[in-house]
Amino acid sequence: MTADPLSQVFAALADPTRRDMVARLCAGDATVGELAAPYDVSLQAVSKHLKVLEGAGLVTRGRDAQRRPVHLEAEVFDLMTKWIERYRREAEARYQRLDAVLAELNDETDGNDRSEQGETA
Amino acid sequence: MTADPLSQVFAALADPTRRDMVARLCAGDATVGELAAPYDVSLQAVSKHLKVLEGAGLVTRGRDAQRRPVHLEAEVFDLMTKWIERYRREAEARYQRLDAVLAELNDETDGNDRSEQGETA
DNA sequence: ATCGTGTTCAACCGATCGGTTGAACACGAG
DNA sequence: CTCGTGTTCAACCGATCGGTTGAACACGAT
Repeated sequence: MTADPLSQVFAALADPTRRDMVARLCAGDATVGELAAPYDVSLQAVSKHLKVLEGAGLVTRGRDAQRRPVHLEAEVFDLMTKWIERYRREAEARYQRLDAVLAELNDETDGNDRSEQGETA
Repeated sequence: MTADPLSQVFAALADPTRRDMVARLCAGDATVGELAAPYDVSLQAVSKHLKVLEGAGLVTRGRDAQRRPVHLEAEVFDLMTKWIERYRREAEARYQRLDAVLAELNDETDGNDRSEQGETA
């Protein structure tokens, strides 16, 4: 049930409604009712979505009388960004290395290429 | 069936096995068999995972005799990065604005609501 | 033509997902 | 206290997911 954090964040954002909620929470905190307004679904459904976002650490809930204002947490984004950037850069680097290799094949002078790659489980 | 691209990418990466495949594909193209080796699951399961990644545009398949080498596409990462960065920055900006707001504190008028929303399928 | 390897298709299974409805809880207002 | 609003819990439903197995297809080698 408790999936790894990265999976939870990705899964949470895999839903358009949830992504839109995050987008709107950027403008400021909101209550369940306020968040639910635009999406003709039940409040319970929105509450469930929030639980997913909360589980992923993307939002936190406050307390204001009987209201539970929802607050966006920017921190968790970094987790994703780190993962993405790491592999995107590597992939791009490899891609560019390809040009170098091709150029080298053309020149056919000498070989001083060190291709390293990191593998982490 | 055809969800929006962003949802597909996020969903594809929400699975640890699929994320690991992407990580390993950074080192270079691979066949289904090679990819499957570390994960004691059936080749068919890996093939399914690949189909999800392909559907999300994260990988493409080549052709080499009876083999179908898998190639990582770095481009799609940008789609995510853009989305993430946009809202992360906004959220952080808002967070820092909080100090200013607290200092000012009595004239909180709202004015701008920048939230794009599209499909509410 | 036959065999073997690599890959995919198809049907099925249990678990989870996004949604519903109905009842309950929390708490301020009258 | 009672009422009303905001929110959550619980049970249920159809669809999708990640996995399986078994059969089929694609193509090189013999």
